[in-house]
Amino acid sequence: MKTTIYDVAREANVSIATVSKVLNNSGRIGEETRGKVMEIIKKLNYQPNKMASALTGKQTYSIGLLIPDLANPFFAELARSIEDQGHQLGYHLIICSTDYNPQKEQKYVDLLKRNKADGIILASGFEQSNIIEQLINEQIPVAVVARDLPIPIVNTVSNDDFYGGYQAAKHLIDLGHKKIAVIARDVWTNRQRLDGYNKALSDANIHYEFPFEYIRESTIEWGKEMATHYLQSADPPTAIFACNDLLAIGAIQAIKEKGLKVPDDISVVGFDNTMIANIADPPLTTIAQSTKNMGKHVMDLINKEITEGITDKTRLALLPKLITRKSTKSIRTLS
Amino acid sequence: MKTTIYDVAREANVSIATVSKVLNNSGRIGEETRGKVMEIIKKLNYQPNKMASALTGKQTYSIGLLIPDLANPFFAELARSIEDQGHQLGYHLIICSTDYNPQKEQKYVDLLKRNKADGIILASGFEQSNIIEQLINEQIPVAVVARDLPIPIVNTVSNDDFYGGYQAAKHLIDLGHKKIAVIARDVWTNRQRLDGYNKALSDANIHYEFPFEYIRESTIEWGKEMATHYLQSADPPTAIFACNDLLAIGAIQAIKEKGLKVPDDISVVGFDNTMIANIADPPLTTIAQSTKNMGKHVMDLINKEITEGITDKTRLALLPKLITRKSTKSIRTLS
DNA sequence: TTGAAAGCGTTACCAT
DNA sequence: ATGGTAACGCTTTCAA
Repeated sequence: MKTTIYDVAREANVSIATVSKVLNNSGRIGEETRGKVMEIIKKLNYQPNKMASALTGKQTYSIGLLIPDLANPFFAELARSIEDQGHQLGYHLIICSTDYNPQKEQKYVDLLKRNKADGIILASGFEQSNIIEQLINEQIPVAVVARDLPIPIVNTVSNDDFYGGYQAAKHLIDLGHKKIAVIARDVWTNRQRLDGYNKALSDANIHYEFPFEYIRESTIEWGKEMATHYLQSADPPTAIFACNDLLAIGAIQAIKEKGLKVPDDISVVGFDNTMIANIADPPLTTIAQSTKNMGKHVMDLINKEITEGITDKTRLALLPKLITRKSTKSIRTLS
Repeated sequence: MKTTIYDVAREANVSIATVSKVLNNSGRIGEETRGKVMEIIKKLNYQPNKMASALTGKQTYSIGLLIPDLANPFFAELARSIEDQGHQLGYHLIICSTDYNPQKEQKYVDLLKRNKADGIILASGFEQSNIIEQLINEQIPVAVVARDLPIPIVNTVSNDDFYGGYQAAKHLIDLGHKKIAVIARDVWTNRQRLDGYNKALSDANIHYEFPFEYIRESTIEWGKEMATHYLQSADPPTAIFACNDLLAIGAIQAIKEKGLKVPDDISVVGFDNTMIANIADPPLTTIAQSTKNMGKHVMDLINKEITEGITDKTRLALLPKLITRKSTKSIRTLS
């Protein structure tokens, strides 16, 4: 049936210990023996049972990835880059979409514990969830990505959201805008972005009080709704900073429906630089987070913790980059 | 350290056999004992080691999912729906992006074998790859999704691509178009769609010979390039049927750059109805594949094969649906 | 350089 | 109704 280490050993006239050694090239093995064993392995197309080796205390080489939603382009891209770097290092990914639901988070964390994942990468996580402390207590390597944490108790790779918000606002200010509205959902990253935005405004001595309120979900629909709301206000903005590309697209739709043009009448800046930024019409000026780099770094960090044990935590904030496309323009001056 | 079944047994003053039985509620266990054991399990927050139980011949409850690219919205949506149904049934997913690369495919299949995945779902696969036969030989449950196979040797859930192509063409024909170009990459599904398209044309007695050639990749860029090419031809089309949404968006961009308008001058139909169809400007008329249903069905099928053993293969072709948005319009008549 | 045997955490069979 | 124990496939220590 399934070929095991015993089959190989028998066929090669050696003990299973020897086979194990050539498999892991540990211990000292004669060239000749090694050759023979290798040959039989090839011949039998033997695939060592990882369950068994994991049982003896070796790694499982599986990493759990908790993300809010695999169907969200940003997270899909991020997952892809983590996957790639993981495979590079010999790991495979068990991906779980949590929908920002703490119950699901806990359920999946338990699943990953039972399956002895070598580590867990959190790209999701409720604000108040105690998942992280729990994992740390149980000495399970964790890393957080795309979501900065106020507390440096785990390895973290995130975007410098403050700087991202700053850049977005700065770009618009440089174009002459003073009335810049914001669309955002109330999560940690967005609060950082808002801080950056506020800093840029105050640096430029601008005081625009728009009727800001957080939205419930980061979808096109909410972007549209909120933008519509802003446009109807007494003192409407000349620019909108949306905290992700989806929201920005919703805003553009709202503006168009109102009979106005982007960027001629109103400028829009998004965030993330997902594929859809290119698809939007006009193509979206946005703040690019490098999912590639984030994925690579977070995988490297968790791998380090897995192989070298608990070490000092590093906290990496990648600098986002303004990508200027066609949705922003200097403010219309009286002509 | 890690709490095992022994810890639970000791704490509860029973044997590990008993603990095992309450865990799997197999055998006969007294109510009282069961209660006590359960209590200890809770108290110790015991998570059974799945590696160990897999080793004894039980399922691993992991399913491998091979897809071309997790960062592609269509596949990300599909993966998400498979994930959901999988979790429903107690499985978790090991996702591997193959980039349509046969070497990676083989590498990941080996990985999944070593990790004793209960089954493998193929959403990817080279035309000539022998992966499927290989898996069948080794009695590993396989299912294929989003990619019809000419041979009914495995469970398959796919889109009725012929019908999809037919509908797309029919829709355009009904709008009065006769010169309908196609943009497609040369893969099985697209050949089916082309057949459907041809059928619709011949049913309507239309004979439009456009300078068709397959493209290399299904990206916006290729869509744009091919559309540009068509537009420059001597007898340009009045409508374009692109075999996925990305290509359609590329086509729209090309048309706009040429100074023409969609749908006034040229109509465009896409395929997939991914999120981006809604984002396009104008919103894309497209053929919807239900990733939700596909995911659910394929997961159900593989689960059936895993639990009930090899059975008759079923081959499900889901009917795609035309979603009419704003990128198509009846052909301009001389006024 | 090689092999025997203990052990990893479960499950399942057979006793009791 | 409960417990003892072999077996699962591998790694690793210790002897030879």
